[in-house]
Amino acid sequence: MRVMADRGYERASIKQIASEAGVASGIVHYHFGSKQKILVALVEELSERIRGRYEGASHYGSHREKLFALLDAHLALGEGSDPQVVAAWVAVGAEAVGQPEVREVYAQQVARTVEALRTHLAGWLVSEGKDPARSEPGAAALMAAIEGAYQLSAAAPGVLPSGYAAPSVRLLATSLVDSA
Amino acid sequence: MRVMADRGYERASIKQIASEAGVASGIVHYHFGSKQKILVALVEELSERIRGRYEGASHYGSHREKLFALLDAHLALGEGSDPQVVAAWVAVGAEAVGQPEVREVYAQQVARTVEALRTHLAGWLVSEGKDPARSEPGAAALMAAIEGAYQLSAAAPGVLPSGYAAPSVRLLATSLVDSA
Amino acid sequence: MRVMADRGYERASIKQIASEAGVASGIVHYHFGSKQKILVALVEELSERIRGRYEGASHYGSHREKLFALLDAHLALGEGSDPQVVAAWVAVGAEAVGQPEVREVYAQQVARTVEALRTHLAGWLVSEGKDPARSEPGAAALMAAIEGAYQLSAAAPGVLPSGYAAPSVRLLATSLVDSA
Amino acid sequence: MRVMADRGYERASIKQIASEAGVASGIVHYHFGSKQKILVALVEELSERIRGRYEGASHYGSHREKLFALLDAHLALGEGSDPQVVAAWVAVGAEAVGQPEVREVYAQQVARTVEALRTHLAGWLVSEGKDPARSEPGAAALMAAIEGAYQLSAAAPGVLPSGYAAPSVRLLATSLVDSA
DNA sequence: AATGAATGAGACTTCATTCAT
DNA sequence: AATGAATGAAGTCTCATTCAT
Repeated sequence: MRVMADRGYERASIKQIASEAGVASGIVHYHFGSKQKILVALVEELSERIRGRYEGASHYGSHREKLFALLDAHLALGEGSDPQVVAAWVAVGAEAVGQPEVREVYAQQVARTVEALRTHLAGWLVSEGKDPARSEPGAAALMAAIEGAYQLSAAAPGVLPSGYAAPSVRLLATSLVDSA
Repeated sequence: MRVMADRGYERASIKQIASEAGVASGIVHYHFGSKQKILVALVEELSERIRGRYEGASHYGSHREKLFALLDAHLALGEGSDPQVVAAWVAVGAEAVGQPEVREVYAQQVARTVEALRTHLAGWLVSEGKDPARSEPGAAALMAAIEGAYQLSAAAPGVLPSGYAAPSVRLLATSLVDSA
Repeated sequence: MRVMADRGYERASIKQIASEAGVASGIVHYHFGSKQKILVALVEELSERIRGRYEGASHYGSHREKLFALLDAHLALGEGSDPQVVAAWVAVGAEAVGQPEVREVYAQQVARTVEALRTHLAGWLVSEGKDPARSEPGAAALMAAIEGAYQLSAAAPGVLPSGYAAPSVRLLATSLVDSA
Repeated sequence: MRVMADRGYERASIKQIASEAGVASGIVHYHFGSKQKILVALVEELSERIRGRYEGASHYGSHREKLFALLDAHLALGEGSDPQVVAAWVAVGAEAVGQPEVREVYAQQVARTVEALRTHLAGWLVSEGKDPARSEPGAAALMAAIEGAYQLSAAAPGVLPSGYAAPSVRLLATSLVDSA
């Protein structure tokens, strides 16, 4: 993760990964089989971490609170956040474009997140006595905003003020519900 | 653009690019100087195209209409849209993470777009007699949603229904203004 | 033998050999010391097998019958024959070209066979009241025909009809004696 | 050819081949595409050379003389012969066992030679007023003897006296005709 | 006697870049 | 302006061998 976050997938060499891990290069192939499988393992590891952060904070509360916890799990730059996770996730997303094996696991994680967003958004709307119809396009838009925030923080740092991502996307969610 | 959209920056070889253009590989270096400069030229070309689509449709109308025109210029899957532009832009964004020269031009284009988004969002809010304070986080969120929609359409096709991007983001914009 | 027959010496990995034997890779080195020594042991094993087939069938009879038994031990595709022995022997012969240690044991087996061929051919000639002078070039030619039949059956299967080897070489031997 | 004759296919590295040719390693792939294609090109080159030697000496004469010319083209150690051609051909034959692409071109050359052997052997038999029935097994046996002579001269030098191959195989041919 | 993780050299291959023509 | 052969570094991957357990 460290090497791929720093240099991207293609420029991350097996030798660098091995040296970062303090082992010889051969053992990396011994355990992973190929460079691509390292990437797939990384997607799973990152998915796990994000899920871990979310589940650590969301077993209780209203749908609104759960939605915010989910957004924060992805975006908050506060405690527990790691810019290398973000950069690594962006590298994963870039490779998912061209590598079907990566795309599959990447898309799975995205689908899981969209579904969670939709559920909590719908629950929130209903709890406010509103029509949950927009939970679907809303969840799609929030998902895009999350991925885009990752992308921009890694590829255009400084254009958006750091720390803006979480509050901005919270604002989107709140607006979606309030204006329904 | 075609080769980089299909294969990403690193996997796009000069030879493929030359062959796609119907010339020999040597002449590519003669004109561009290095592979990286091809990428920089591509960012400029893509920025130009997006700007072209927007300007072709937005010289008149209210701030609301201009904002929608801007969003559609980026996202609409209708007439004039090109999935290869999207894939190429995603490839550019991925390289911007690790290559300062690319990051610079990429960030410029992002900054220009954010500024346009902010202007039209603020104008719309004011025209509705509302406080333009949220135009800044709102523009940031819309920018993120646009980039994220690109990313998801290229890297997780099928997870979000195709054609969702433009209406979803329009919904965000409308919500932002309505709930202000 | 199975792995080297299938893949040749260089492409046969210790791991494959171990896995075919149902053990872990380390133990192969523990017992053989090096990959080359596996090959040397294989030459000896194969020599043993051929000798075994010959000796199982040749303790009696005329020189003519003994010569035929020897040719059949090498070539007959009938009972007791094994195409993997043939392929393995061809792999051994290929490595003998470049590896002195292998060449030595390979050449020993060849020399033994040539000597047996010469003895029986000479005996046959004498028993027919003919000059044994041609037993030497004749044995050389028969030896070459045997090795060549191995080679062709492994490397150009289908070019010569299967089952041709033994009768063809018998024909050679008979011609050599008849025309003397 | 020189490198593969000396070290065999697997141990012949692209770098050695390039260095023997006085060029950098990259250009070898530029022209051949892969290591295997070098081998295929080598088979064709060797076939050409053998055919060249035969055709240079065989446009006239009786079937007997043509058969001898063909055998000499393969086996004679005299003028025009090259031990490296022999060693290279043995390396080719070894790889033909496991590589279908090589096997194909190798088998073609073998089939061509067998056919030529059969034709001349049959012609000779007929010209002597004899039954050409044995031309088929005879040609097979002569082909095997030729391949085997190559194999033995490369892998067990010294076991058969050098210079024996051609006379021995001529003796076989003569015996086949005389005893018919 | 046996395991299997670990090493590190070396293989093939790709490719940006150069340059004579 | 254009070609394409040539270079050489760097990459992924394989594998014989070693060794702690």
